[in-house]
Amino acid sequence: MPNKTSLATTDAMLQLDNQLCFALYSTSLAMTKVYKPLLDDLGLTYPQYLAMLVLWEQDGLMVSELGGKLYLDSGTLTPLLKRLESSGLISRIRAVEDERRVHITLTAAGRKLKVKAAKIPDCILSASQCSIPELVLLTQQVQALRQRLVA
Amino acid sequence: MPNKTSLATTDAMLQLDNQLCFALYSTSLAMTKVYKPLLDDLGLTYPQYLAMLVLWEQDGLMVSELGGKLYLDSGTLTPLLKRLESSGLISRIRAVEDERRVHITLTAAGRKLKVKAAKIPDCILSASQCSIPELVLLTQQVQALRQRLVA
DNA sequence: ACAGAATTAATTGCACGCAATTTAATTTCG
DNA sequence: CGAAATTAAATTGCGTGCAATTAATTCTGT
Repeated sequence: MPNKTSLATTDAMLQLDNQLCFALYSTSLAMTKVYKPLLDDLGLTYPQYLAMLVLWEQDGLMVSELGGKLYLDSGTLTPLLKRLESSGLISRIRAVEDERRVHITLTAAGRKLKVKAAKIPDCILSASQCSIPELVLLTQQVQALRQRLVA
Repeated sequence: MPNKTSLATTDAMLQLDNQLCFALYSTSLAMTKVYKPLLDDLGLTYPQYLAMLVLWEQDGLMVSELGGKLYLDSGTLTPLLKRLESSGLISRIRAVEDERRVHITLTAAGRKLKVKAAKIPDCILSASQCSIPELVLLTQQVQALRQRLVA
């Protein structure tokens, strides 16, 4: 039978507020809610915005390359990209040299949307009430954790 | 017309890898994937596990109290709690003194599951490859960010 | 050349999240 | 007291995430 100490330890380990996983989960959802009104103006959801961010950096990626950068698979991306296509922001073009592949290309409207999106990071920065160095450090720490988790 | 510097700044601001939001989002999803095999053993999804964590700390909460702790609303919780109920882990009991309220109470099976769940935090700790003080600090920083975002 | 393995996207099914609305019960206030 | 406002949970509809499967194409080894 466990003694008082191990019971207390178990409880402490299970305490919701102590758990990094819940902190990440709830903060990520809170972040999405901060983005919501800004992205509504662009007609994008948050995952769609992430896909556009990647494409604004590097156009013409395959679905699997996009998925590699976003840590998402085709089951998530295919319907998401179809919605971006029907919004007129991207084209999905099957490669002639390898017809298994689908390349995602920005339309003129998709490229133009980057101008409107350029205002967003500042809004998020001010909502987060953090200094830039603080944000950079926290981002690096969270990214480092991610790398250890996917390994 | 923007000069070279402002263009570079805009690009840097939009760079996916620089964005804390994406770091939180992708790391939270990565964390959920680490939990997956552990939670499969308990027959729980990750959000269901979070709800059980709260109830193991404090039984008999109303739906809205549970939602306050998890930052989730009844639109998410009602179907989730119905699944926990049909799994036999909780009971949903409408309060007699105020029939708008539904109190969530653990069943014997629900309380018993805490014993199996007690192994999980250690598994997550080792998967995260972090020292305890490092985890505690990171958790506090992320929680602090969440508080600023929901304010 | 060609059968089998591997790769890429798409599809299917389930469980979230959440905005918006609805339903039902309680409280407030004139 | 009783109508209006408020509150709590449920419902509806849409867009993810993701495991598992399928379909189509390409590669590989003999």
